[in-house]
Amino acid sequence: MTAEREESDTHRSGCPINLTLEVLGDKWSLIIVRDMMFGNRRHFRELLSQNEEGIASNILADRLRRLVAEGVISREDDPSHKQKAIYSLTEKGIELLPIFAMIGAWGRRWLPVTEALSIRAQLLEEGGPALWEEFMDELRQEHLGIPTKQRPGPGVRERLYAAYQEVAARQPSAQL
Amino acid sequence: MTAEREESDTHRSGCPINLTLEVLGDKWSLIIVRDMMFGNRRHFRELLSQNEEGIASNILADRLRRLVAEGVISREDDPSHKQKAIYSLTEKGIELLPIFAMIGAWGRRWLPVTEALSIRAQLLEEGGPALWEEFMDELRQEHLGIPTKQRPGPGVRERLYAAYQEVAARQPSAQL
DNA sequence: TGAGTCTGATTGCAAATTGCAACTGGTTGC
DNA sequence: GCAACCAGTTGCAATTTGCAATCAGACTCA
Repeated sequence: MTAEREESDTHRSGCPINLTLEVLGDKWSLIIVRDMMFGNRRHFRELLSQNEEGIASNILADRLRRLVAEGVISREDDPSHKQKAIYSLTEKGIELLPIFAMIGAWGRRWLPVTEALSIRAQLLEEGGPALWEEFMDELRQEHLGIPTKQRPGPGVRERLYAAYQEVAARQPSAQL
Repeated sequence: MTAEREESDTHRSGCPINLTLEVLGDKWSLIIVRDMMFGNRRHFRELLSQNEEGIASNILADRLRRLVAEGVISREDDPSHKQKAIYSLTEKGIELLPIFAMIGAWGRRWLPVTEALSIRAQLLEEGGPALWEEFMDELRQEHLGIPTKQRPGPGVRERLYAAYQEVAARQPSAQL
């Protein structure tokens, strides 16, 4: 399994849509990035056991390896815990946010989503590019350590999560 | 192989991102929609033999079946040719355009795209939502037969194709 | 009428990927 | 010292993919 393939390798074509699908075109990669981005999961066990869709540990390990190789996320040791790994989004990964916003909007419109799990997508859609930028800045601070303009009040993820909690509380029977 | 699954079926979760991935999360489905949308391919043979990435006929047949079942495209008989099928985008399929625009922008920024094959993505990015709407109107007219506001001059797809041709002509060695 | 072509696929088969459950070797906190 | 926790690995069956060959029913032209 060759790890790095930076430029001209065996690509099906040089089309941006095709190349993106070669990196992210499967049923799990974007799920993992979603959990890191919106759920703030940074460790293997968090990603494994808190995942809504029930990802298997071998698939998770494989996808994390691939995403690191593709430069969408990075992996480093946790200084406080000798065999604990911390996964972080790279800038390349953070900039997937607009794609998530669009995918969320489409899914919300055309697929049988549950209300609780789609409230975040709705807020992201309504917030538009300005909100996306704010969230991406927040992610850059958390994942890349880049200090950005301080904004008052709770962060974007926090607000999204609060909205989710509110809806979920109203519908105790629904899936968490 | 059960065909229809409209509402509550065996979904991994009700998250809009997950549900979208369940429909489109593989390496070929979006490629086919892309060819229909930007390449104006409407028949099996066109999709098969003009495809840039070399899709196999069994995969194409399977994905067309799935996309029809999911309501992203529709299939009807060609009246002029008894065993010829015409595939059309549905409104659900047409509204994938903003996702393509975002994916194209991300791929262009982060992956080793070729200039000729990414010029369309660039124009779509620069044109913004106004251009997307114009293109979607054009697609509604072509695929759904919905008459829309007449606009003067060549259509969006035509303009995108012309730009591609111009770049490709400048670089005869590059992939078509 | 019959040969050749075009149509949307299907078939057979090897290789790769997925999903599931059990397990591993090491670390940490008590 | 020991239970709990950590990031994965391993083995295996089932499914999916990729590839090439093939198919049967229209159409085309002579």
